[in-house]
Amino acid sequence: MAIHKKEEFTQKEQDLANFAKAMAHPARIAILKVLAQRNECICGEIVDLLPLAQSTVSQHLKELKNAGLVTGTVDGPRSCYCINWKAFEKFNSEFSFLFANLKLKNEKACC
Amino acid sequence: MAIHKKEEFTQKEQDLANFAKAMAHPARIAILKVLAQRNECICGEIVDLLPLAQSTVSQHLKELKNAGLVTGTVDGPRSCYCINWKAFEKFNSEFSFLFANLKLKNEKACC
DNA sequence: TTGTCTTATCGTATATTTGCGATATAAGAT
DNA sequence: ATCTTATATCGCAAATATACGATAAGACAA
Repeated sequence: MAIHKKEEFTQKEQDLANFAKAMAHPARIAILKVLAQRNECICGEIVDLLPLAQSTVSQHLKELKNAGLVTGTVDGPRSCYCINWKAFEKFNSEFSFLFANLKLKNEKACC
Repeated sequence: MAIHKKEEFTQKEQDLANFAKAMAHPARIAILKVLAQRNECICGEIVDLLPLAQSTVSQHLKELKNAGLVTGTVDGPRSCYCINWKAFEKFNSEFSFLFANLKLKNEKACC
């Protein structure tokens, strides 16, 4: 890839793509699921629930954090993560805005 | 990466991740936007609207098709793409199912 | 047939992601 | 101070993704 051209698209397109990228791995989906099911901070535990090494899980958490999908605080020797619902709502609304003008003609499959 | 471990997660997790991966590039978001705005088959045109080479656009379309997000038919010397709304609805419902049990306590941000 | 137009595929270069072990860091316990 | 525990970060290897030019394939026109 000589140059990547991602920056040639609109900011909203890039934002949506970044959000999607953060969700584009089953491990991260699984992590979000765990965080979602218990609506509270989770410190360790996640590593035990996934078939991945601790360093790998930490990396996935970092990506989710960078994407803004989870928040995290350091609490002594432990870290504490939970879902950033605001970000999910923002994504949801942008997503539906993107396709807003077609919900009506939803059934018109042409090919 | 010695081995990828994606297959160690549940099918739903993999499906959601694959859907997200298909949307994880601004070019593909832009393509979907074009397909969505005109609710009909689009043949060429897409290449003209994107800052990418024809072969690159074709590749992105292929990925969207593989992910099931668009359908395509060959129509003589042209190809015809449009959005697969069914797939989007399926994703939407799985996505909201994933987070269903938290909509209530949405505001409980703990960290 | 030959040329033209449109789209797909191939080959290749480079960038990014994924994963792990090893190591660092930071707080609390002994 | 030293040990333990929990988590983050570094460094590396392998896999994937991104992008493009060149080329192939397929339909139609001349």
